[in-house]
Amino acid sequence: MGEAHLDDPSQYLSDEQVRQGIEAMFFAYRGFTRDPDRILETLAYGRAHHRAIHFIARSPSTTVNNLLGILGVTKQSLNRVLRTLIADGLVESRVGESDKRERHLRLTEKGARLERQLSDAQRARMREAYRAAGPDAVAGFRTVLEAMMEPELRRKYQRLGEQDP
Amino acid sequence: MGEAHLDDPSQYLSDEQVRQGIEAMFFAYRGFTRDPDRILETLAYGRAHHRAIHFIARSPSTTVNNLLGILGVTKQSLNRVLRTLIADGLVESRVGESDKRERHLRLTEKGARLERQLSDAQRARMREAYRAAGPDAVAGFRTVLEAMMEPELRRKYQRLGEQDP
DNA sequence: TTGGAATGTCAACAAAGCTGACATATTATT
DNA sequence: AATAATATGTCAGCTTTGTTGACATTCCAA
Repeated sequence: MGEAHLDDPSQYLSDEQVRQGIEAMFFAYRGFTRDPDRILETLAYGRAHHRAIHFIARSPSTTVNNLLGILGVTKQSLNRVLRTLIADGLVESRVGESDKRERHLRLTEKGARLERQLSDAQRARMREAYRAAGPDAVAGFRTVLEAMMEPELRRKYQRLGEQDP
Repeated sequence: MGEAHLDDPSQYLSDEQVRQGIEAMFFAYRGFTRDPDRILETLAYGRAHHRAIHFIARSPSTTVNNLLGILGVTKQSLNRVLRTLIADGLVESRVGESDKRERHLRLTEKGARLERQLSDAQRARMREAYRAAGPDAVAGFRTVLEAMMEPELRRKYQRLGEQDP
């Protein structure tokens, strides 16, 4: 009764279907951040610290400016986070060799340990979701997410994926 | 050269593939909120207002408590948002008929207009992403997102989807 | 009639974003 | 050599949105 849309692929662009996708993003994002949030809470860090740690781990020796472009925040906001991470010995900042204005960031051993802990927790949930959904669903998931990104961020995202395959 | 993983479905659970999915969620969520954020900015509202408006529109006559369960914030935080929305004439709060402790929330005509404006903007991007990705990808997208949700939120999400198909 | 549930509100605080202004190196350009 | 532009850091102040804790009101239900 009135549920033909569930099996009718021609309806997948209907307002109702799109709206359900919007709600799915909202609810899924909560699950996405939950496990690392729990760990961060015990350390007096927040999501902003997690993001910085993640992308420094991902692109070792990245500069502050590059990180700003990926995170999409102001330098003041990022600086506050980096300052605490450096003070706590999780991140190391080195003056650039060719261009001495730049600071190159990398995780210390301690920072790498926390990164692994956060990453393991977040990946565990993701992997379980992937496993439950299967490879075809995962491919579709990635395709739709890429299509949702701003073009500029999509390029950055793709560059990250290429650098260590 | 070292890109076999791209075509090898048995690799879809590898750390690297899962990590790319994590980054895809991060970047896509920015695109997801961008268009409504732009509109809200001009009105001195934020994402919290959008979320309240969205779910009140979705479940007219919902109670404050029900909304709290969906949004996952404290009543104090929600109350601050609702107060401004009520003061600005976007939301109406009615004492419950059977249980007079409850407040039932609904959008006013003005609130419904803003909801449509926000919703249209957000759906436009989603629909374009859906269209570009195709129905199979969209099905996979939804499957993976559902698998990522906390079970309790997944139930709430599914109930929302069923109520007006 | 009393306990607990649903709601509202006050105060205080924190995380994490923002703008604007300014300082300091360093590099690039003219 | 002088000047402009870049990369970074920092200070101050503001906003949004979350948090706790305390307390009052209303009212359902045992």
